[in-house]
Amino acid sequence: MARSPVTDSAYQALVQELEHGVHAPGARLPGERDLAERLGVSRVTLRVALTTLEHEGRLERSAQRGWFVPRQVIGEPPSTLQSFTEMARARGLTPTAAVLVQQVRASTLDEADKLRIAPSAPVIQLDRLRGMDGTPVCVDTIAIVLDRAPALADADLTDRSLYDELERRCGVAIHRSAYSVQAAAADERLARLLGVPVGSPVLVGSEVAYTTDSTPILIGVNHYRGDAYRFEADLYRPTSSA
Amino acid sequence: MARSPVTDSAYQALVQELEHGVHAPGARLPGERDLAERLGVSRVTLRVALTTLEHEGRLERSAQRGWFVPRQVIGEPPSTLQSFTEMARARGLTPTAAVLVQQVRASTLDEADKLRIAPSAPVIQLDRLRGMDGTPVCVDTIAIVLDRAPALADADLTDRSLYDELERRCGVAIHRSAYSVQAAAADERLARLLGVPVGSPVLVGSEVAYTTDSTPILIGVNHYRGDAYRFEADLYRPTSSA
DNA sequence: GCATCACTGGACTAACTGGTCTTGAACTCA
DNA sequence: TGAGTTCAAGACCAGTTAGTCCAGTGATGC
Repeated sequence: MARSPVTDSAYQALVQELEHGVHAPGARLPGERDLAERLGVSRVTLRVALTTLEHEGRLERSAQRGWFVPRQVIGEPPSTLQSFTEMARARGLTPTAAVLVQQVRASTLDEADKLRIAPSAPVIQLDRLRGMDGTPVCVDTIAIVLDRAPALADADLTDRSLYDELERRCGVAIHRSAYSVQAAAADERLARLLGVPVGSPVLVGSEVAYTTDSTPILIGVNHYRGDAYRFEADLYRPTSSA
Repeated sequence: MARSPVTDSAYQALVQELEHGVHAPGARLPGERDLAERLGVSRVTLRVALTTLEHEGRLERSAQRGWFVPRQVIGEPPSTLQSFTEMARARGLTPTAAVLVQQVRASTLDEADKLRIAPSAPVIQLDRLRGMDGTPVCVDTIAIVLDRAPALADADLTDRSLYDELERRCGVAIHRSAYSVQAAAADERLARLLGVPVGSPVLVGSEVAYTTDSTPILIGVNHYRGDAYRFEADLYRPTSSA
């Protein structure tokens, strides 16, 4: 991969050292100046070789600190809020979304409370059947505060990511979601939509999503096929406190 | 807000912990020297990150005493890792735990992988039936790395909090847990233990728990009655910087 | 009430790091 | 010959580190 002969020899020498375990995983390499001298090349040349190794994932750079040998056990997946669409794409599947209901209606007392709006203030009701690669996986029931996302009232949300559209059309970015999940049995309607027997286990996720400034923007309930979805999160234990 | 990469990573790590409620409001953070070591940065760098957080009002400094989390937090309680015992007590119920199985055995390949130990290295297998106020609620199946908690091999864990005993007897504090939940149907054994019909929905939680230094210490699978448990978490959406 | 002592953040230094840029020597090739 | 490329050498910069020393805090024991 290295271009010129000198660069290549430096590259090869480094590969040698790495493969022979001269540098332990996680360890810092000697400074560029030392390395360059030891390999008999200039720093510029050395850096080309190092950069190549970085692109190959065999080294990691950290500015003002040094070059590090990657640990073979890489970090744990952070607990992040992933939209259905992102989740599907991360798995290499095609997300779909069929709109079942999309209308503006008055909010219920409970919704108004959670969304911090006036009771019966208008919300967009959005029910969708979500699928991956054509297989129905989830039924979403969402209520969005109309005032905070007016452009969504009559947008076509078929096969689209709600989070994306929220950001693109309304400039609203979701930052945090209070999520709770529960196991339940599929009722008749749900069973029909998801294509499972009545009484099958489903994972019911309830969410209240907030923007960066902690304004609640939507509440949603997701009914996932029990065998098609797993909810993942990192939980931190508080330090012993009062 | 932090400019340089290392400072920024320290800053982000601290924000993570704060948002996840690792440090309770009003609580003192670990000393700068400890924190710096845990985050893998120097004290000077750490202090830059801490100062940024102070300017943002997310931390308060007190010279010669330490760093404190401001009390005025208004938002919803963050999602924290709560042991079954803590959860029950928070609800004013009495937690119970009947030991079904407690033995040392060789780890499976999968377990060894997740726990970062040698395959067939010894683990403590611990199965318990958890209840609240006498009602069975959950069946726990846990594998603990024997080497990291030897005192637990023959401890009596009836009606006791595993997390507490881990800390008290082994000096091992759980700091983070990678949790995943899904819905399933109760098989015959589970149904009998939980006192529900076969096929009832159960919430299956799988956990890998880590200590402060990111060493995995145990993996556990919890089977909750679907109608008796709800899993709650706050999810954060990664800042759309990258 | 007092002295002690471990620990805390505060402040500062010297050395080192990679990032960037400039200059010039050595070489290749039309 | 002359243009273009490769590489070496060096200087400078801002970020980072390890270390030292200090003064204030708070718990302990007398």
